[in-house]
Amino acid sequence: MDVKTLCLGVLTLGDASGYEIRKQFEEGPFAHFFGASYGSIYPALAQLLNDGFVTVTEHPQEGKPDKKIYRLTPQGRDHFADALKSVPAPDKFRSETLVHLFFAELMTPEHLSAVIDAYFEHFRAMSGFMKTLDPAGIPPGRMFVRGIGETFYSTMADFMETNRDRVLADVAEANANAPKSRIPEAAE
Amino acid sequence: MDVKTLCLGVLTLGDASGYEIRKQFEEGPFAHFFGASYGSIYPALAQLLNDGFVTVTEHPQEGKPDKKIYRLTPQGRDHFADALKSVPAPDKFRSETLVHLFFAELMTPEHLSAVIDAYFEHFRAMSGFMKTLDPAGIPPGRMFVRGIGETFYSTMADFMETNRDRVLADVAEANANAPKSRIPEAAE
DNA sequence: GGGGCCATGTAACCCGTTACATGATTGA
DNA sequence: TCAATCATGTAACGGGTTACATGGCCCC
Repeated sequence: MDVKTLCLGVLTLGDASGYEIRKQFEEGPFAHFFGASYGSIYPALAQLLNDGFVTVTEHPQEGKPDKKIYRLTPQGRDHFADALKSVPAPDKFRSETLVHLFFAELMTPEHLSAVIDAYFEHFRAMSGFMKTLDPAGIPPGRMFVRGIGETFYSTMADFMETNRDRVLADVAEANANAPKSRIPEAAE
Repeated sequence: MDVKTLCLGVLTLGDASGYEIRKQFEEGPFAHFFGASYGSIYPALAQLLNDGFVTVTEHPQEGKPDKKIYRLTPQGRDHFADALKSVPAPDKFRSETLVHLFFAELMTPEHLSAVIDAYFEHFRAMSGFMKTLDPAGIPPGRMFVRGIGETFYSTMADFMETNRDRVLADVAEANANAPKSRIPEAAE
């Protein structure tokens, strides 16, 4: 699923400008499971216009470029509905924090604890934020996704909190028992 | 963190060929939080060799290209340890399934349930797989990451299982109450 | 005064994936 | 017989990010 299709999806929720769409990908609900920046959104919108999937209305403004509000056409809506008929591609997850943690024994204790604490703090903040969200008027699909997010963030925060001290101790102990660097001796 | 650095990390666990490294990214532990294919691994290895971070030993084979076993040099190890001193970049997560679910009301009930069931099944399988893993000899950092994975997969599987029927019903009801397509009427 | 937000857009670049090229061996 | 696994590597392509270009307004 590319940015073009996703823009269509965002426009399903209401008319918007490129700037506003980007905010959806940065602060809005999509930020949690998708990303897109200006460099991909503006060209995508231009193409969608060309494809007849959206229309524009220019709202003149002073001191700023004219605001261009995009609106979905019926064809655009159909096209998006068609895209939803596909089998979704597998999730993609990439975490530098987890590679750090995977190699915890190669890190200094200070940095290791800092990384874990930052990870915890991130999840805690996200989990807290989710709880502030008002469920009023949110359709069931969106509420389901929200529930997934809430569960995910709070579970991760809990995990970090309850395991933090133990890992730190275990890593320290492991390093005490097997000091110095050990260049792997592979079976020849 | 790029593929080059990650290869260094994999070689920390023992000597390996490009082919074996890729397997780590496809089936091994890294598959869960990082990805890399031949097209990025082989060039990365060539560069690493050039940088003096690894050495190669060619093992002639019949019928196949010579197997090239890469080994970390002390500089390579240092370079990797240095990389771990950085502040890890935020996690990147991209889920087409969640965008599908977000727009559940635009999907057919059949496809929606199929998508949810496939998602559940994926998490269930992953969670089950994690439980088969032997903890013997695994250092604490890796065990911590494994714990995160186990927790994540089982939590997600549980969530899907317990909420599946309710969402399906809620979405169906929402669509019954607000039938037909509604082109968004934005405030002008 | 300075930083941040509003607002659009382009161009260069980067990193990685996909597909291709080659080919033997093993197991279903 | 056909698919998969082993095994290395390249080239084309693609999609998205970063940085640049422009500039006024508003709040601290």
